[in-house]
Amino acid sequence: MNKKELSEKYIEVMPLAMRMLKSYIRAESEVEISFPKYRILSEIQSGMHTVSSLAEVICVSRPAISKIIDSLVEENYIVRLPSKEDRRVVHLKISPAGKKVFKKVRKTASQKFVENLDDMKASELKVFMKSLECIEKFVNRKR
Amino acid sequence: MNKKELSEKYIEVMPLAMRMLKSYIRAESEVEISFPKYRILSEIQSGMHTVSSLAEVICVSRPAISKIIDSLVEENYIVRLPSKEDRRVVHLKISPAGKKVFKKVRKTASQKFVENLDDMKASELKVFMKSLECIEKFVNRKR
DNA sequence: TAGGATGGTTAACTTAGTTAACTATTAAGG
DNA sequence: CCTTAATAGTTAACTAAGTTAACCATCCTA
Repeated sequence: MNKKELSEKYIEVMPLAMRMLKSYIRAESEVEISFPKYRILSEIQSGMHTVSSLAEVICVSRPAISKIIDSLVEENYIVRLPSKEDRRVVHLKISPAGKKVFKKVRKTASQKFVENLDDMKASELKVFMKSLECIEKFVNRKR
Repeated sequence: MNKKELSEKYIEVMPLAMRMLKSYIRAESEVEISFPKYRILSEIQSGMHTVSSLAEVICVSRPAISKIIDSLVEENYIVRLPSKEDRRVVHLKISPAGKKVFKKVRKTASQKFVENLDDMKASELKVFMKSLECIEKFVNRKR
Protein backbone atom coordinates (compact mmCIF):
# COMPACT_ATOMS: atom_id res chain seq x y z
CA MET A 1 0.00 0.00 0.00
CA ASN A 2 1.43 3.29 -1.11
CA LYS A 3 1.17 6.04 1.47
CA LYS A 4 1.53 8.74 -1.13
CA GLU A 5 -1.38 7.34 -3.07
CA LEU A 6 -3.36 7.34 0.11
CA SER A 7 -2.64 10.98 0.79
CA GLU A 8 -3.59 11.92 -2.74
CA LYS A 9 -6.85 10.09 -2.46
CA TYR A 10 -7.53 11.91 0.78
CA ILE A 11 -6.81 15.26 -0.84
CA GLU A 12 -9.12 14.34 -3.66
CA VAL A 13 -12.04 12.99 -1.69
CA MET A 14 -12.35 15.23 1.34
CA PRO A 15 -13.27 18.46 -0.41
CA LEU A 16 -16.06 16.65 -2.24
CA ALA A 17 -17.34 15.06 0.93
CA MET A 18 -17.29 18.39 2.68
CA ARG A 19 -19.03 20.21 -0.11
CA MET A 20 -21.77 17.64 -0.08
CA LEU A 21 -22.24 18.10 3.64
CA LYS A 22 -22.41 21.87 3.35
CA SER A 23 -25.03 21.62 0.66
CA TYR A 24 -27.12 19.50 2.99
CA ILE A 25 -26.83 21.96 5.85
CA ARG A 26 -27.82 24.84 3.64
CA ALA A 27 -30.57 22.90 1.89
CA GLU A 28 -33.09 23.72 4.57
CA SER A 29 -35.39 26.06 2.72
CA GLU A 30 -37.34 27.51 5.64
CA VAL A 31 -34.52 28.20 8.06
CA GLU A 32 -31.33 29.01 6.28
CA ILE A 33 -28.14 28.73 8.30
CA SER A 34 -24.49 28.73 7.35
CA PHE A 35 -22.26 25.82 8.12
CA PRO A 36 -20.04 27.70 10.62
CA LYS A 37 -23.12 28.83 12.50
CA TYR A 38 -24.46 25.32 12.52
CA ARG A 39 -21.22 24.06 13.95
CA ILE A 40 -21.21 26.66 16.68
CA LEU A 41 -24.76 25.85 17.71
CA SER A 42 -23.83 22.21 17.73
CA GLU A 43 -20.74 22.70 19.87
CA ILE A 44 -22.53 24.95 22.34
CA GLN A 45 -25.08 22.24 22.85
CA SER A 46 -22.41 19.72 23.53
CA GLY A 47 -20.87 21.79 26.28
CA MET A 48 -18.56 24.33 24.68
CA HIS A 49 -20.00 27.49 26.11
CA THR A 50 -17.27 30.10 25.93
CA VAL A 51 -15.67 31.87 22.99
CA SER A 52 -12.28 30.44 23.83
CA SER A 53 -13.38 26.84 24.03
CA LEU A 54 -15.27 27.17 20.76
CA ALA A 55 -12.27 28.73 19.09
CA GLU A 56 -10.14 25.85 20.25
CA VAL A 57 -12.41 23.01 19.27
CA ILE A 58 -13.32 24.54 15.90
CA CYS A 59 -9.69 25.58 15.32
CA VAL A 60 -10.47 29.15 14.45
CA SER A 61 -9.38 32.46 15.98
CA ARG A 62 -11.31 33.95 18.84
CA PRO A 63 -12.26 37.09 16.96
CA ALA A 64 -13.80 34.93 14.25
CA ILE A 65 -15.94 33.13 16.79
CA SER A 66 -16.82 36.36 18.53
CA LYS A 67 -18.12 37.81 15.29
CA ILE A 68 -20.26 34.82 14.43
CA ILE A 69 -21.61 34.92 17.96
CA ASP A 70 -22.56 38.56 17.37
CA SER A 71 -24.57 37.49 14.41
CA LEU A 72 -26.18 34.55 16.22
CA VAL A 73 -27.12 36.84 19.09
CA GLU A 74 -28.57 39.29 16.58
CA GLU A 75 -30.70 36.46 15.23
CA ASN A 76 -31.77 35.54 18.75
CA TYR A 77 -30.34 32.05 18.49
CA ILE A 78 -27.99 32.40 21.42
CA VAL A 79 -27.56 34.69 24.42
CA ARG A 80 -24.46 35.99 26.15
CA LEU A 81 -24.47 35.56 29.91
CA PRO A 82 -21.59 37.24 31.77
CA SER A 83 -20.16 34.86 34.32
CA LYS A 84 -20.49 35.69 38.01
CA GLU A 85 -17.39 33.79 39.13
CA ASP A 86 -14.96 35.16 36.58
CA ARG A 87 -16.05 38.48 35.17
CA ARG A 88 -13.87 38.11 32.11
CA VAL A 89 -15.77 35.16 30.77
CA VAL A 90 -19.08 35.21 28.96
CA HIS A 91 -21.20 32.09 28.95
CA LEU A 92 -22.99 31.30 25.74
CA LYS A 93 -26.40 29.71 25.90
CA ILE A 94 -28.57 28.53 23.08
CA SER A 95 -32.06 30.05 23.09
CA PRO A 96 -35.25 28.09 22.46
CA ALA A 97 -35.34 29.59 18.95
CA GLY A 98 -31.74 28.55 18.41
CA LYS A 99 -32.47 25.06 19.58
CA LYS A 100 -35.42 24.86 17.25
CA VAL A 101 -33.43 25.99 14.24
CA PHE A 102 -30.58 23.68 15.05
CA LYS A 103 -32.86 20.69 15.32
CA LYS A 104 -34.67 21.55 12.14
CA VAL A 105 -31.49 21.98 10.15
CA ARG A 106 -30.00 18.82 11.56
CA LYS A 107 -33.12 16.92 10.75
CA THR A 108 -33.25 18.16 7.17
CA ALA A 109 -29.58 17.48 6.60
CA SER A 110 -30.02 14.05 8.04
CA GLN A 111 -33.00 13.37 5.82
CA LYS A 112 -31.16 14.48 2.71
CA PHE A 113 -28.33 12.29 3.73
CA VAL A 114 -30.55 9.32 4.37
CA GLU A 115 -32.26 9.80 1.00
CA ASN A 116 -28.90 9.39 -0.57
CA LEU A 117 -28.46 6.15 1.30
CA ASP A 118 -31.83 4.61 0.61
CA ASP A 119 -30.71 2.06 -1.94
CA MET A 120 -27.78 0.89 0.13
CA LYS A 121 -27.81 -2.55 1.58
CA ALA A 122 -27.25 -3.13 5.26
CA SER A 123 -23.82 -4.52 4.59
CA GLU A 124 -22.83 -1.43 2.63
CA LEU A 125 -24.06 0.81 5.38
CA LYS A 126 -21.92 -1.06 7.80
CA VAL A 127 -18.89 -0.57 5.61
CA PHE A 128 -19.70 3.12 5.34
CA MET A 129 -19.91 3.48 9.11
CA LYS A 130 -16.63 1.66 9.53
CA SER A 131 -15.10 4.00 6.98
CA LEU A 132 -16.20 7.06 8.88
CA GLU A 133 -14.83 5.60 12.07
CA CYS A 134 -11.55 4.98 10.38
CA ILE A 135 -11.35 8.59 9.21
CA GLU A 136 -12.32 9.72 12.67
CA LYS A 137 -9.58 7.71 14.24
CA PHE A 138 -7.13 9.26 11.85
CA VAL A 139 -8.10 12.86 12.52
CA ASN A 140 -8.07 12.28 16.25
CA ARG A 141 -4.66 10.72 16.59
CA LYS A 142 -1.72 12.69 17.88
CA ARG A 143 -3.40 15.72 19.32
CA MET B 1 -27.34 -0.14 11.14
CA ASN B 2 -28.97 3.17 11.87
CA LYS B 3 -28.90 5.58 8.96
CA LYS B 4 -29.43 8.57 11.20
CA GLU B 5 -26.44 7.61 13.27
CA LEU B 6 -24.46 7.32 10.11
CA SER B 7 -25.40 10.79 8.98
CA GLU B 8 -24.53 12.26 12.35
CA LYS B 9 -21.16 10.61 12.27
CA TYR B 10 -20.60 12.04 8.83
CA ILE B 11 -21.54 15.53 10.01
CA GLU B 12 -19.16 15.15 12.91
CA VAL B 13 -16.17 13.72 11.13
CA MET B 14 -15.99 15.54 7.81
CA PRO B 15 -15.29 19.04 9.12
CA LEU B 16 -12.40 17.68 11.16
CA ALA B 17 -11.00 15.76 8.23
CA MET B 18 -11.25 18.80 6.03
CA ARG B 19 -9.65 21.11 8.54
CA MET B 20 -6.75 18.75 8.88
CA LEU B 21 -6.28 18.70 5.14
CA LYS B 22 -6.34 22.48 4.89
CA SER B 23 -3.77 22.80 7.60
CA TYR B 24 -1.50 20.50 5.62
CA ILE B 25 -1.88 22.50 2.44
CA ARG B 26 -1.12 25.73 4.19
CA ALA B 27 1.70 24.28 6.24
CA GLU B 28 4.23 24.93 3.50
CA SER B 29 6.24 27.76 4.97
CA GLU B 30 8.16 28.91 1.91
CA VAL B 31 5.39 28.94 -0.66
CA GLU B 32 2.10 29.79 0.91
CA ILE B 33 -1.00 28.95 -1.09
CA SER B 34 -4.67 28.84 -0.21
CA PHE B 35 -6.64 25.66 -0.48
CA PRO B 36 -8.94 26.87 -3.28
CA LYS B 37 -5.91 27.91 -5.30
CA TYR B 38 -4.29 24.58 -4.70
CA ARG B 39 -7.39 22.80 -5.90
CA ILE B 40 -7.53 24.87 -9.06
CA LEU B 41 -3.90 24.20 -9.89
CA SER B 42 -4.54 20.55 -9.26
CA GLU B 43 -7.61 20.39 -11.49
CA ILE B 44 -5.95 22.30 -14.31
CA GLN B 45 -3.16 19.78 -14.31
CA SER B 46 -5.59 16.93 -14.54
CA GLY B 47 -7.23 18.33 -17.63
CA MET B 48 -9.78 20.90 -16.51
CA HIS B 49 -8.56 23.88 -18.46
CA THR B 50 -11.53 26.21 -18.78
CA VAL B 51 -13.33 28.34 -16.22
CA SER B 52 -16.57 26.47 -16.81
CA SER B 53 -15.17 23.01 -16.35
CA LEU B 54 -13.39 24.11 -13.19
CA ALA B 55 -16.55 25.67 -11.84
CA GLU B 56 -18.41 22.45 -12.46
CA VAL B 57 -15.92 20.06 -10.98
CA ILE B 58 -15.22 22.24 -7.95
CA CYS B 59 -18.94 23.05 -7.59
CA VAL B 60 -18.49 26.78 -7.35
CA SER B 61 -19.84 29.63 -9.46
CA ARG B 62 -17.96 30.73 -12.56
CA PRO B 63 -17.33 34.24 -11.27
CA ALA B 64 -15.68 32.75 -8.20
CA ILE B 65 -13.34 30.71 -10.37
CA SER B 66 -12.69 33.64 -12.65
CA LYS B 67 -11.59 35.76 -9.74
CA ILE B 68 -9.24 33.18 -8.32
CA ILE B 69 -7.80 32.76 -11.80
CA ASP B 70 -7.17 36.52 -11.85
CA SER B 71 -5.16 36.17 -8.74
CA LEU B 72 -3.25 33.11 -9.97
CA VAL B 73 -2.44 34.94 -13.20
CA GLU B 74 -1.27 37.90 -11.16
CA GLU B 75 1.06 35.57 -9.28
CA ASN B 76 2.29 34.13 -12.58
CA TYR B 77 1.15 30.64 -11.72
CA ILE B 78 -1.15 30.25 -14.67
CA VAL B 79 -1.70 31.91 -18.05
CA ARG B 80 -4.88 32.60 -20.01
CA LEU B 81 -4.74 31.48 -23.64
CA PRO B 82 -7.72 32.52 -25.77
CA SER B 83 -8.88 29.59 -27.86
CA LYS B 84 -8.56 29.73 -31.63
CA GLU B 85 -11.42 27.37 -32.41
CA ASP B 86 -14.03 28.95 -30.18
CA ARG B 87 -13.30 32.53 -29.43
CA ARG B 88 -15.52 32.54 -26.37
CA VAL B 89 -13.36 30.12 -24.47
CA VAL B 90 -10.11 30.81 -22.67
CA HIS B 91 -7.72 27.97 -22.09
CA LEU B 92 -5.92 27.93 -18.77
CA LYS B 93 -2.39 26.66 -18.63
CA ILE B 94 -0.20 26.21 -15.63
CA SER B 95 3.14 28.00 -15.85
CA PRO B 96 6.49 26.46 -14.85
CA ALA B 97 6.36 28.57 -11.67
CA GLY B 98 2.84 27.32 -10.99
CA LYS B 99 3.88 23.75 -11.52
CA LYS B 100 6.78 24.22 -9.16
CA VAL B 101 4.63 25.68 -6.41
CA PHE B 102 1.99 23.03 -6.85
CA LYS B 103 4.51 20.24 -6.61
CA LYS B 104 6.16 21.77 -3.59
CA VAL B 105 2.90 22.24 -1.73
CA ARG B 106 1.67 18.80 -2.64
CA LYS B 107 4.91 17.28 -1.51
CA THR B 108 4.81 19.04 1.84
CA ALA B 109 1.18 18.17 2.41
CA SER B 110 1.87 14.60 1.47
CA GLN B 111 4.83 14.44 3.82
CA LYS B 112 2.81 15.81 6.70
CA PHE B 113 0.16 13.32 5.89
CA VAL B 114 2.56 10.44 5.69
CA GLU B 115 4.17 11.47 8.99
CA ASN B 116 0.79 11.03 10.52
CA LEU B 117 0.59 7.54 9.06
CA ASP B 118 4.02 6.33 9.96
CA ASP B 119 3.04 4.02 12.76
CA MET B 120 0.22 2.42 10.81
CA LYS B 121 0.48 -1.15 9.76
CA ALA B 122 0.01 -2.21 6.18
CA SER B 123 -3.35 -3.73 7.00
CA GLU B 124 -4.53 -0.49 8.59
CA LEU B 125 -3.41 1.48 5.59
CA LYS B 126 -5.42 -0.82 3.40
CA VAL B 127 -8.49 -0.25 5.52
CA PHE B 128 -7.91 3.48 5.32
CA MET B 129 -7.70 3.38 1.55
CA LYS B 130 -10.86 1.33 1.36
CA SER B 131 -12.55 3.87 3.60
CA LEU B 132 -11.63 6.72 1.32
CA GLU B 133 -12.89 4.79 -1.66
CA CYS B 134 -16.13 4.18 0.14
CA ILE B 135 -16.58 7.89 0.84
CA GLU B 136 -15.66 8.62 -2.74
CA LYS B 137 -18.29 6.25 -4.05
CA PHE B 138 -20.82 7.94 -1.83
CA VAL B 139 -20.07 11.47 -2.94
CA ASN B 140 -20.09 10.43 -6.58
CA ARG B 141 -23.41 8.66 -6.66
CA LYS B 142 -26.52 10.27 -8.14
CA ARG B 143 -25.03 13.17 -9.94
C1' DT C 1 0.94 45.20 44.86
C1' DA C 2 3.10 45.32 40.26
C1' DG C 3 3.31 42.60 36.19
C1' DG C 4 1.99 39.14 33.42
C1' DA C 5 -1.64 35.99 31.70
C1' DT C 6 -6.36 35.27 30.20
C1' DG C 7 -11.05 36.21 28.02
C1' DG C 8 -13.33 38.81 24.98
C1' DT C 9 -14.02 42.46 21.71
C1' DT C 10 -12.97 45.87 18.08
C1' DA C 11 -10.67 47.46 13.95
C1' DA C 12 -8.73 46.91 9.57
C1' DC C 13 -7.98 43.88 6.18
C1' DT C 14 -8.22 39.65 2.89
C1' DT C 15 -10.19 35.77 0.56
C1' DA C 16 -13.68 33.30 -1.32
C1' DG C 17 -18.07 32.90 -2.24
C1' DT C 18 -22.86 34.61 -4.01
C1' DT C 19 -26.31 36.72 -7.78
C1' DA C 20 -27.25 39.89 -11.49
C1' DA C 21 -26.01 42.02 -15.48
C1' DC C 22 -23.10 42.50 -19.35
C1' DT C 23 -20.14 41.37 -23.75
C1' DA C 24 -18.80 38.42 -27.20
C1' DT C 25 -19.34 34.47 -29.71
C1' DT C 26 -21.43 30.30 -31.47
C1' DA C 27 -25.37 27.26 -32.65
C1' DA C 28 -29.85 26.38 -34.43
C1' DG C 29 -34.57 26.89 -36.41
C1' DG C 30 -37.67 29.04 -39.63
C1' DC D 1 -29.57 33.90 -44.26
C1' DC D 2 -31.01 35.98 -40.13
C1' DT D 3 -33.02 36.23 -35.82
C1' DT D 4 -33.03 34.04 -31.50
C1' DA D 5 -31.29 31.28 -28.02
C1' DA D 6 -27.45 29.27 -25.67
C1' DT D 7 -22.70 29.37 -24.00
C1' DA D 8 -18.12 31.30 -22.04
C1' DG D 9 -16.25 34.51 -19.49
C1' DT D 10 -15.97 38.77 -16.94
C1' DT D 11 -17.40 42.69 -14.02
C1' DA D 12 -19.92 44.78 -10.26
C1' DA D 13 -21.84 44.87 -5.86
C1' DC D 14 -22.38 42.48 -1.97
C1' DT D 15 -21.73 39.10 2.13
C1' DA D 16 -19.61 35.72 5.25
C1' DA D 17 -15.89 34.17 7.44
C1' DG D 18 -11.42 34.19 8.34
C1' DT D 19 -6.81 36.60 9.67
C1' DT D 20 -3.56 39.70 12.88
C1' DA D 21 -2.88 43.61 15.91
C1' DA D 22 -4.34 46.29 19.51
C1' DC D 23 -7.08 47.07 23.40
C1' DC D 24 -9.83 46.68 27.95
C1' DA D 25 -11.05 44.36 31.95
C1' DT D 26 -10.17 40.97 35.08
C1' DC D 27 -7.65 37.54 37.41
C1' DC D 28 -3.47 35.26 39.14
C1' DT D 29 1.02 35.18 41.18
C1' DA D 30 5.72 36.15 42.73
